[in-house]
Amino acid sequence: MNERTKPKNTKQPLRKAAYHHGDLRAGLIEATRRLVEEKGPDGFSVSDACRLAGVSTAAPYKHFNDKTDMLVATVLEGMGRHKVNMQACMVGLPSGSPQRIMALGREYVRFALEEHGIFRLKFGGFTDRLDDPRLQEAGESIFEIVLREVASCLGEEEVTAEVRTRGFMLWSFVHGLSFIMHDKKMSMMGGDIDLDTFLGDIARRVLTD
Amino acid sequence: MNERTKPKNTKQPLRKAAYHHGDLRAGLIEATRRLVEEKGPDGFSVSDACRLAGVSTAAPYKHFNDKTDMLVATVLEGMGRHKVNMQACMVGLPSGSPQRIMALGREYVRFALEEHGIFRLKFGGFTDRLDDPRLQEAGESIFEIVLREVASCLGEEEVTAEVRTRGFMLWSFVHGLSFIMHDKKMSMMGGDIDLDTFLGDIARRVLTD
DNA sequence: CCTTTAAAGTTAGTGTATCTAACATATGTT
DNA sequence: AACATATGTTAGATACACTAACTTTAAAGG
Repeated sequence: MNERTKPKNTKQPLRKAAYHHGDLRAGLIEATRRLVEEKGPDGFSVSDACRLAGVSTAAPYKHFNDKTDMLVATVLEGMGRHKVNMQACMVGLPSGSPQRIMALGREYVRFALEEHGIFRLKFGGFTDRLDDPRLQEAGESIFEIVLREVASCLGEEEVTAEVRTRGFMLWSFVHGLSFIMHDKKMSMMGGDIDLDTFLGDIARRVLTD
Repeated sequence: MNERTKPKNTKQPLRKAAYHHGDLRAGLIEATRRLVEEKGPDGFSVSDACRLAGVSTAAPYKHFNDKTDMLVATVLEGMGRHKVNMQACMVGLPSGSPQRIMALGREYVRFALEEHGIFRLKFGGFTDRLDDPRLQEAGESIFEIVLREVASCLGEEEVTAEVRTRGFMLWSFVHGLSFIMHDKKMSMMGGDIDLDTFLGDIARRVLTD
């Protein structure tokens, strides 16, 4: 089993009890992550995060401008892990092989399902701040991992226009699949089809021709 | 141009001023729709809807259980129009032709972009109530429109397992595309590719073999 | 090592949101 | 006309986001 970056759900109290917390910023991000996962992006409150981190409700504002800023920071942390996982899931697989593409797809879906709170937070959790350059950069940086693999799989040296198109197709598909799967609508398919078969089918259709 | 169901943005005040509103339930749904479109699902407040509808902040609770119930009702109204549009967008196109599939895809994306508030509300606007049978039924009923066309396009009489798989692929793809396009990430493709070409390419890849 | 300064907490308070309770007014039935 | 019910109101309880003013701790310089 590949070692992937997990959010550590270790200790409950989440802090030491001292006037200064040590790293409250990180503590609040972790609290936010947990709560968003538990109650969803709606239903999250700064107050809850404070209770979980064991600080007063005014404390966050020394580290974040407002609630949305806190959510953005939490999304960025999640995307960081997501990126690491996307890279890690391919190690050992022969370069230029479709298996690497499939591994990426599997990992994308896994993250979307397993950390669905963060996933939803990223895509539609807040309406303002969508233009935050840190978010855009994080997204593109992950997409580039896919593009490199697609290029390599198509036998291209660089990321050509064709590579971008195919990569975009794959991303759209896997992204949509992630959303739909979570709403249990996989049952619409009859339920007898397995994810790997499905991903393989898609990779073949998009990468050939 | 096909007559499609539009949300009517006619008069500003949205009501007459009388103790009894006439149809406050519909009025609140319309107000909610507008506000969700304007400020996003986050950023929507019942109070705002009341102000827009011109009633007191307690009035909604005679028609809806709570805020989420109001949002669900608004989503259902939107999905109703979405369904009508999906059916309307195919009229005149030869039955069993891929053009009908493409029309469906175009219409799906159009709705997702043009009524992006409702779209996002449906997919991740609220964490509880995801199991509301009305939502599930509305979703399936729209998916069945797609399935019928896919069957017809593949020359099948009924909705076979194969038809479900292909339909599911198409839906995943178009759904993901809708999300990604809104975040302007279409620019990732170089920007020179047009939606119709893209949809056609996808339809071909998914429906052949 | 002591003093000063800035960082990172606190409590208290404001304004607004959701939702409930008690009350008021219209509507429709007999 | 009288009554019941549907549909609105005002007033208030509780919770949340955020700010201001104060306090404690850590860090830096002489």
